[in-house]
Amino acid sequence: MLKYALLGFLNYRPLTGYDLKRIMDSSTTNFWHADLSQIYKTLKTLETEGAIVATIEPQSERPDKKIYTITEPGRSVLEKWLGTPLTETSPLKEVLLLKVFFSGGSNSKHVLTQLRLQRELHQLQLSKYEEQIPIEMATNIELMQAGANDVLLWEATRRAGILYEEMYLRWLDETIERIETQFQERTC
Amino acid sequence: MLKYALLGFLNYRPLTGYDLKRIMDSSTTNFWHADLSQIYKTLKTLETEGAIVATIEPQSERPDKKIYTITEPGRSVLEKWLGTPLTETSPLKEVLLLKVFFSGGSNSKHVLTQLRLQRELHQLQLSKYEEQIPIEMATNIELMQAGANDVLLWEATRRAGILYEEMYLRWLDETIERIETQFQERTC
DNA sequence: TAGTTATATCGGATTATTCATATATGCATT
DNA sequence: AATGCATATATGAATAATCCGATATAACTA
Repeated sequence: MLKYALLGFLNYRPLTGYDLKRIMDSSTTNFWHADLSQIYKTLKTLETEGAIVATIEPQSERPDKKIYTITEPGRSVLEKWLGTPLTETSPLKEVLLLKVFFSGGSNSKHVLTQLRLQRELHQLQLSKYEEQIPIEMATNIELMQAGANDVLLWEATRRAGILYEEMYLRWLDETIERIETQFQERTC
Repeated sequence: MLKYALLGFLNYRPLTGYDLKRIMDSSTTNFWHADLSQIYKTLKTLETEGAIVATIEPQSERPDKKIYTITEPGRSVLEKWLGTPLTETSPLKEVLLLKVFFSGGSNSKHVLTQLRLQRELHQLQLSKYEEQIPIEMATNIELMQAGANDVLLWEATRRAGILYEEMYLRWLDETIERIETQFQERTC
């Protein structure tokens, strides 16, 4: 899947692996993130597949830059992926829910600690969406020379993040309260 | 992470790999799922680590059953994991959002198709939560001999799924509408 | 009688993820 | 002056997850 993300970015302009990491960190991280070494590996695969080509720009002081450009075959790979509808929903992997699920026996008190901590983290995440991201997005708009369509869709993904965090906080509050009242009943 | 899920189930009672798959499919799938071969591989790792032991139950007609039982070291591995709070939120991987993000250029019409299809899928998912899962949960409660604490927490994870699906549907409706109006403005 | 579902386990190949390493600059802090 | 930390750039190794399928057999269904 990462390969399509990389092609998606390279479809706007040529970039290095390092660039891609930075741009992902300021745009798609909240619904798709990747490690640097993973990006480099995927770029190598894409190169051998002929979807991108590398130009080496020698630098005296730093490691040489490898600038990747999307090819015509690469463009059609991307187009094909974009045009193929998903027949399933993206599966979730939520560690917190796993923990909650298995905390019935012994660790009933620990759950509350965990939930309260996650509440803080999600609160933080939500405020990030509201402050930091618009600025980053402005940078990206310039960098990628985005049009009205791009901006609309990018905003839609940001909105998804906000709704997700709000939903999560609501669930946390609800759950914390329920657990607290059950515990009070128990000790009475 | 899967190893903790498996330990979590085996903490209730001894089970085979096949059992584990079925129980996961009727309880944690929506926030943690795994493939059968992955389960078998993880069980093997857990066995070499000494967290579980296998008893082979010969069967004449079928392949022999390998029943796994959690050990004392295994129990403390699980306890330790449950007691260690998460310092981060679980990262999301949402393919649909990736597609939306990169559909600005050419495929602006395809996006709507994709969003409408996902709407159907999530609608289905939501109705599953409301009908099927309570029955499955009742089976699990019996099977795992769950107490009041277990049930409360299991319900909490189910509730998370419902809220998630409702949120997703709201986002889809909102986004579909926004894109539609932008397209109408464009063609006028 | 052919096809599907259920029971039961495992191997191999491919991808993904995390952690560590290399190298060189500049900036801030002690 | 020395130390550490952030920036810039890339790669390797180890572990984890996923996908695809092989192997058995029995029972049910079309």
